[in-house]
Amino acid sequence: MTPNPRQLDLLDQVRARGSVSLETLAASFEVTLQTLRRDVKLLSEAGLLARFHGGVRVPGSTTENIAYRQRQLLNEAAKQRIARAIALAVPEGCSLIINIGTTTEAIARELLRHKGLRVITNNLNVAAILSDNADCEVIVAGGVVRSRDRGIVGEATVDFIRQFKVDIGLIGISGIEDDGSLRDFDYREVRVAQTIIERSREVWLAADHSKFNRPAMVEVARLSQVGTLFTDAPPPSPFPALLGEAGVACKVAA
Amino acid sequence: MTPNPRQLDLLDQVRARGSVSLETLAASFEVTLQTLRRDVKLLSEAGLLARFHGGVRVPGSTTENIAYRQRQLLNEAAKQRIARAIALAVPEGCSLIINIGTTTEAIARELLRHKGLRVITNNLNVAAILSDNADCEVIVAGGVVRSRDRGIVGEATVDFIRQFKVDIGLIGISGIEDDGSLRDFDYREVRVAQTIIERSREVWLAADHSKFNRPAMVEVARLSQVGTLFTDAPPPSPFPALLGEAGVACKVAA
DNA sequence: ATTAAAATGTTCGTATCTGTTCTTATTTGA
DNA sequence: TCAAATAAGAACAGATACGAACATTTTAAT
Repeated sequence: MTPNPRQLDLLDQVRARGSVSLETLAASFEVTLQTLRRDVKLLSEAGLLARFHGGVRVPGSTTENIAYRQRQLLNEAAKQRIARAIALAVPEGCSLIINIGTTTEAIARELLRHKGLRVITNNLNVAAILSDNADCEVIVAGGVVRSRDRGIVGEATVDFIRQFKVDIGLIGISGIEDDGSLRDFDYREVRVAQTIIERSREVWLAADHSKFNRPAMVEVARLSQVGTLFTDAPPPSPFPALLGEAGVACKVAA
Repeated sequence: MTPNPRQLDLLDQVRARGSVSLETLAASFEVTLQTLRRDVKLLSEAGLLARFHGGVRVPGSTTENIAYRQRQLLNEAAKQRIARAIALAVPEGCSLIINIGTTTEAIARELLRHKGLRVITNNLNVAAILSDNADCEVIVAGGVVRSRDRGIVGEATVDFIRQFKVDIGLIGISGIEDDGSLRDFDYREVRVAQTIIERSREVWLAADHSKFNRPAMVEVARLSQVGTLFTDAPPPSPFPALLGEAGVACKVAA
């Protein structure tokens, strides 16, 4: 994208004033609202502006944070059902690695009453939630904190996790494609997820129904590396066949 | 959903004042209560606010360690003054290590508007607070999470921190004794604090007046290892002399 | 000069936001 | 415990903002 002078001016104005109404901007550039909306659409899709009903604002982590919290609410009931099913299947006293994701945070909440767990995570929220469980040893991986979702990623994180070997690796992902690949958006998080898979005797995948056929850029792993898939609705075709071939057990939470 | 400026303002007001009634907020924004309730509903569902009958307050997990929260309120004004003084002294764009403690959390809050910081911490709360600053690289040390205060301690933490060397090490402690020793209660945290001192070009100590002559078990360091002491009231005798001997600058926050 | 492509303006159906009114919960004091 | 007072929430209506489709103008290249 190459912004034109007006769009650059627009960014300046917004940055100078924090937030501006579209009306004001349209008047200041002497264009119609519709034209201005097109500019705003481009700039906000590029992440240079955050928009709200009636105007725009400089993007900030508060807004990103809210976006994440909203995502957390998406399919909340489904996530909680999956989380509960997983918590039921996790035996007391075992060791786990839990990665980034809104579903895995729900799992952490369901694990608050388990006894004698040892949990390793690269998710600050999971660590904070589980630190309330006095009978759970929480180990947080070191590394750079991503402000969007408070995930910890990077080379240092991978090295840290490599020190361990646990009973169960719990991973959440962005999408499962019909070629049997598990995918995510951020390659740094993918590196972490791969390490988790490598260091777990058993891999459990948490994915609600919206994840099937959802495209995402980077390949995390193949379905065949997964032991059990926890989901909230029977997977659509051709996934049942794929799961069968790959030897993945599938548990659908009622 | 994308939050509008009023909703962000609302968050600021609540964060600044701890808790506010809906009436007050509605009056301050000149909207009806109903509109305000809609904002509050969204923000609290996103976990950014906690509401009670008649108003809202900053969120905090109810299962959270209450003793620790109470300690956090202890000498709160003093801590905030110290925190502000330290934040003023921290130059933009520098690298820091921040350790465990309620004072250091206050410092983190005061650093939210700094630009270009690189912060390493073994405190989950500090990491969570600073991850809201989009212009700050937060690195969290790996290790075992202590549920009492969400501090990260242990051998792995020490090893992790040893990788770095930063401009300023910010440490808070439990007590300063009149033999010139800095002391704390948990030897594991002491090991971390010692490593921080070792890996910092300059050491700043944050300690409110209650810390002078307060006994604690484990020796962290000697006063002579400290560059600057930030406190809220002139230290009692014999500390002025001790500080002078040890070559420690002392800044009293008004 | 001609033409294609891009940018802008116009119109209109849809979605979102806000205030009003009324009913249902919750708190508080007797 | 009950009743009055206050807060919360649901439902509706009016105002405003949004986005899509199409028409028009401007720009750029041949």
